[in-house]
Amino acid sequence: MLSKKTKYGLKALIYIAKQGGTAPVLISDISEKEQIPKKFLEAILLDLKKFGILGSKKGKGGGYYLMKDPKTVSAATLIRVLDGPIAMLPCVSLNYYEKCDDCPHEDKCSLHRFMADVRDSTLNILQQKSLHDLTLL
Amino acid sequence: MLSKKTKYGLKALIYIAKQGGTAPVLISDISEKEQIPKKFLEAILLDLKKFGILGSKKGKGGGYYLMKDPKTVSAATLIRVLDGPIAMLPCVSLNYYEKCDDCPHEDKCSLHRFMADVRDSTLNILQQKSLHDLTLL
DNA sequence: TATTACTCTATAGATATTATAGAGTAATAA
DNA sequence: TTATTACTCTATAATATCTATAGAGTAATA
Repeated sequence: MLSKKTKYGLKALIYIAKQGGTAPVLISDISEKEQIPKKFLEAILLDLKKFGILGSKKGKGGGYYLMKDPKTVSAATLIRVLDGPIAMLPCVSLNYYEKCDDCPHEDKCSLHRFMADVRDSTLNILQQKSLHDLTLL
Repeated sequence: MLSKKTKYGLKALIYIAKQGGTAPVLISDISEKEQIPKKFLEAILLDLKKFGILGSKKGKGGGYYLMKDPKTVSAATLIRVLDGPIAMLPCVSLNYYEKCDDCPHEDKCSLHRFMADVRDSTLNILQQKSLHDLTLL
């Protein structure tokens, strides 16, 4: 299951993308419309900025805006940034790989091979959809 | 990501299934061969028994054995029992559904519809593979 | 220069995860 | 019958993660 942070983050991104323009969107605006605790949202947006997905502008007329064309940002990227690994096991994660302590030969581990298939199938759909697609759904 | 409990549980089930026969398998045997903390494993197997997947026999010559034909138990079922929901959001879970507090109309929620697609795709592969298939991989 | 709005650090309650200890009970085989 | 084996149950606890809030600070703008 995705964390609430991830769910909030995705909803916020979709909200910002739906505003379409380059005009900054207020945290408090997103917070109210999407029912997200404001302080929690601040932390999440800050995170998204750190990863180069959002930009911000301070002062009157400020807020958060997209740094990239929503058509070029995949759901997979967003979930990785917000939630972490997409794979079900560390030993089949492409971006957060970790070897199992046990399991000397990954190639001979039934679970490893199966979970690699699951990962590919999940990734397939998560990479196809862009942030822009999500605003249309 | 799957919890260690789930990973351990799956490994134990595959181990038991690989023994093939109806002869009970010792906890300590599984624990050693699969490098799973014994006490933790006990709790997991007890859980699997509660859900009717495993049976047990006490006393000398006892241990755990499969209650079902491994060809009839899907990976989806096992992950649900061990780990919980397969869906990424409660509002798209078939077995553990929960309505979002916010979000008055699920049909109009972009995230809801997208995550339903992801769920179907994941479920598709998890339901195809049986415990028996996992022993062959 | 007042106001707005993002930034940063600290904190904390709740929950879940992982793991261990030990007493208890049931079944078996000799 | 009895010793042994092996599962059963309850309690405990150290971590870790998640979720959320508070408040002081800083930068930009009108």
